[in-house]
Amino acid sequence: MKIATWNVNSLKARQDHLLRWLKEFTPDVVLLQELKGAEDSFPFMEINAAGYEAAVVGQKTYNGVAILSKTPIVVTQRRLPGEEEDEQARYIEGIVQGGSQSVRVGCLYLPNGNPAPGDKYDYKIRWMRRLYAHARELLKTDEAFVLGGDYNVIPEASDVYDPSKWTRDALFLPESRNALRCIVNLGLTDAFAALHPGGGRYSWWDYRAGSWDRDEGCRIDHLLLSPQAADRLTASGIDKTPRGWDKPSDHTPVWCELKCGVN
DNA sequence: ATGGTGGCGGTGCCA
Repeated sequence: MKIATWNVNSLKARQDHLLRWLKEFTPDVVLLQELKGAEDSFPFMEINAAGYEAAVVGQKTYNGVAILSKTPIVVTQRRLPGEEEDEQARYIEGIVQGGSQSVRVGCLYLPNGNPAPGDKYDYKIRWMRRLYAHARELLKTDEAFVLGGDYNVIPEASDVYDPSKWTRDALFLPESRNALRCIVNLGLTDAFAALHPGGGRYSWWDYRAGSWDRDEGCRIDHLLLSPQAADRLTASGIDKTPRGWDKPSDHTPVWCELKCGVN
């Protein structure tokens, strides 16, 4: 099964791109971020007509996440546990059927955190600690799961075109990178990095200053696999195609393929 | 160059 993550930067503005990409790439499961709309504005009819179920946590103007799946979705979380007063729509989790097995997928939109230092950066770090705690709970189940989304963290210097320009940015500060490393070190596998060492491959390019044309981006969208999911990993990649379309999102899809059979 | 672009919503905020 092909599982992808894509920050669409407004689903209303990107609906045509999404439907075109679903048709051309034929993913089984898609994790969407930055819908920028409430749940009642979600295009359920069009998504269903394209062959996908949808589970949505929406929010007016900001954030918003969704899981699309060709097979039914059993929603297990609509918020990231650990901070009840956090109303931002940044996490949804569910179980989908993949061949003979089921896979749990968590779709996350991790806070950007800029400017740092400040309240927004503190919120980002708290959110990452909550994600760490939740991942640790999920690992106790010994099941196949994927935590995917816009992590808003550049893991390594090789994952950004010019690290010296990012030293004070919340996406590249040591505390952010260390918090991501702690999550990975619980025993998760970065599906893209595991099969494509060396860096220099990006999932986001700034709209400004011709970043896309110069291929000056960074890799901030990740699919982290539990050991049981990593055992089934056969391929992964970054599909740059929709970033080249007219009026694109600033992000492009990152995907992985898990074989359906047993180990 | 203390800039630049895009989405939302109708002004600045957020990324």
